[in-house]
Amino acid sequence: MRFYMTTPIFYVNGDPHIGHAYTAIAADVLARFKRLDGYDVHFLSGTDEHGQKVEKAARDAGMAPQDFCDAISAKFRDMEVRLDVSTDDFIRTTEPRHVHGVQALWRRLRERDQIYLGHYEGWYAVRDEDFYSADDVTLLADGSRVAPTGAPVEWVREPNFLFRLSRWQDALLQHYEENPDFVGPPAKRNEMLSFIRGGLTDLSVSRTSFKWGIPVPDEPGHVIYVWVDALANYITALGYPDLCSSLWPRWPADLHLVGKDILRFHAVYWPAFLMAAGLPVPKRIFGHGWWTVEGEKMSKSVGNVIDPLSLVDRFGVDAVRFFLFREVPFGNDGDYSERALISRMNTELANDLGNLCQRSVSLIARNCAGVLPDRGPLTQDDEEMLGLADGLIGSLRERMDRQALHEALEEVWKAIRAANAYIDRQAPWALKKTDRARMAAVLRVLADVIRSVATMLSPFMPQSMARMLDQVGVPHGLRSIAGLQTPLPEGTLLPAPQGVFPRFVEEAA
RNA sequence: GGCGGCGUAGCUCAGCGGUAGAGCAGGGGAAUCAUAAUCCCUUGGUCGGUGGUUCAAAUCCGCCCGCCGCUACCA
Repeated sequence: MRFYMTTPIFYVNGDPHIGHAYTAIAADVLARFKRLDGYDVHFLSGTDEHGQKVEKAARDAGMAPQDFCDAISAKFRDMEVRLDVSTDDFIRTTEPRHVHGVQALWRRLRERDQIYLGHYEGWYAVRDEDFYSADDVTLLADGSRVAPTGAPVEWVREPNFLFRLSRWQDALLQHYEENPDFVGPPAKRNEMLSFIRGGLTDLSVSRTSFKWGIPVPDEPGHVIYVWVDALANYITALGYPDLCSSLWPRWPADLHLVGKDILRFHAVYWPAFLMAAGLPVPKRIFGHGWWTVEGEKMSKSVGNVIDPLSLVDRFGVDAVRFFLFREVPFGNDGDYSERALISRMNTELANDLGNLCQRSVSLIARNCAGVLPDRGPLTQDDEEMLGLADGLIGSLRERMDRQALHEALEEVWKAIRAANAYIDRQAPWALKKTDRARMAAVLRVLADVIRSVATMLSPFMPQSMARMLDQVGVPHGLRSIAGLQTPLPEGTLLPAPQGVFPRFVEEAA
């Protein structure tokens, strides 16, 4: 069972912010879940380093483009490392393997008459690296013109190679029809469909106005348009055009995870490029939402851009990872606020989960000499509690396959709340005076439930859940979904209880 | 302008034809194993408005209002 999934490659015109962290962590949670479930996962991330904006940013920074890219790309890689994002490969579009692959893809498209030489003129925004129709351009009072995105535009006329996107309209519609899960969430799929139905025009795929890009083969002066370059990373990282490479059998990708702003490129242009090249298209593309900060749109000018690393320094990596998917339905936009984050940490991590583990493990330490008790005869209450924990496996699989990360967490939390109710009902602290055998049996049920919960949560919070699994004595070889079928060894000596999620107390100002 | 989504308890949302639900917040109680954590009970909504279909409508249909997304055009 193979699973190939990707993050977008991040554009290196600025430092990483919480939006990048969100995509990367979401992809990581999904990748880790698939690994936990026994899949042979290949998880790709990377940086997108070409284009006029980068060329300009480098010039502004007084650096050579490549040096500039090296510096920013390193920041993205560092961010992923610090966020425990477990990529298997990190591709940069300035790497020879990518440049070579993109040129091969270009040649193939030309050979198949999918690209032709024409010319393009129109309002061009350097910042967006995109052309806009005259209708979309607004004339400002000072005589300058801007795109709907607010980016300044200039009139540009240049010879261009065009991709015959218009030819692929019907094939795309058919593909959407035959693959209802091709794009998620469903609302976004509808938007993509209506965009395609609205008619596709050929797409400009080269530029002559700047140099920082992959040269069009045999056409001096032309550089390959950013999206052909960028999207191709998903196959060049697998060795394209070498279809005998060891990684190539992983194509097509099982999942491209992207932000909603670049969904169209992935859900329309990319499949069209692939079809035109005679290659299979990805199985699924999911577009997630955006974060606002304390109710406001994040922007450099407002100065409210959240640096994920400072968040991690303050709250810890797992609390941040948890918050991002617990707070907001994945696919919707969300709002970050410090209060909400602290509230989730204290209410759900410390009180509900951390305290459940702590109270259970402490009772075992004190009353069972720190040895994991054996199962006793199961009462109906025990059966129901254990059944709820076991049911997590199927229910999370289904939800993770829909990228419903928030629903997955809610399912786990139902089990955690049920476990807190169970321990109160059974009151092992009272049983210790009346029926020590029953007390031990109850504590074993709790340990098993905590084991299930911690296992299922480990893709979300790898470090904390590893510590929690230590607390209930789960051997490393059993830390997987398959491993849950094997009972914990009898007589396991548990380590001294140690809190996993301390309450977060704000420092006095 | 077209297509689509949303509007349900103070907050975030689930329900999508059969007498209004969850979490958080608020109130009361229990317990004291535990990170003053937990558990139980509870206050609270004319389900945006309005017509209609139906024995029965948050739930289906029409219209209106308000947000939002995608897209187009006039100019």
